[in-house]
Amino acid sequence: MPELPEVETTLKGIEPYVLNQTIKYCLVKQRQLRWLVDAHFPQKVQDRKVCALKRRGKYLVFALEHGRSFLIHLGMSGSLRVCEPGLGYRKHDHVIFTLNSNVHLRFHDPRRFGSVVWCDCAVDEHPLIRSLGVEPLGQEFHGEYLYQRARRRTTAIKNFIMNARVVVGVGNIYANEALFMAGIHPKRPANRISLLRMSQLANAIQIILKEAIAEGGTTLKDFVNSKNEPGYFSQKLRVYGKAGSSCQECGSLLKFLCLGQRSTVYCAVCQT
DNA sequence: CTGTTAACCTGAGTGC
DNA sequence: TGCACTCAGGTTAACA
Repeated sequence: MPELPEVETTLKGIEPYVLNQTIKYCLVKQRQLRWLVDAHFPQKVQDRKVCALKRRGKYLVFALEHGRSFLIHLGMSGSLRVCEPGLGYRKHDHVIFTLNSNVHLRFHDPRRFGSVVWCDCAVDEHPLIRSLGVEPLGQEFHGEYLYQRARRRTTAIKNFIMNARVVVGVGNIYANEALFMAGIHPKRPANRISLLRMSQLANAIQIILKEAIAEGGTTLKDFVNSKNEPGYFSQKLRVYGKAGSSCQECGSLLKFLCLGQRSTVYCAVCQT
């Protein structure tokens, strides 16, 4: 579920409950996530106050007192919920934080592609963070940046913009949507796109992501308390999951292909 | 260095 | 009901 807008929605949802709270207790029910959870993770976070909550790419960064921090990544199926301690655990509640305010923050992740990682160094130096590319909504992300990074890169543009070493946070749904908006064929080699079209692509990525954030993401509108209510952006999808139906611009049938093992939908007329 | 593929997991949905 | 199969929002390691 989580691409950048979903992670941002999660952050905003849990922030009021987590910020400036001390972690009273931490319970790890399942260590085997994407990375094995540090055996001493609970004692490392215990009695530490959460001073700041940030996002870097799709990682949530919990900054603690004394310059320490930990990371949570939601993977494909992860979510974070705030609830009363008395509420029964669900099957895939893997890590539970009891806060000073006596509420629970629970990390739930059926597929266990997510991660909960203690960070022993400065966050920016951490191996999972160090080599990440620019933030798509930041100042450094623009057509010129994409164009320069794409020199001598023959890989398909869709793979290129989904590469977190280039730009973070662009997952499969929004890559499909942005390429449609920019009128670029997903398989076009990255080094065969003009500066002008790269600028259109950078703009499209920013527009799509901002729109999705404003709508609370595509999935799970309310990450904090709830039920799996769809984010309203799902109603605005133009191509993702719509192979075989007609293009809203030209009416021809949207096509499907597999690119980098990910489903790809595009309009063969509008996208070249 | 670049590019591609397999792998990590569970659950929902489909067809027989 | 049950079984076999496909697919799903991510990322890295290991290869050529």
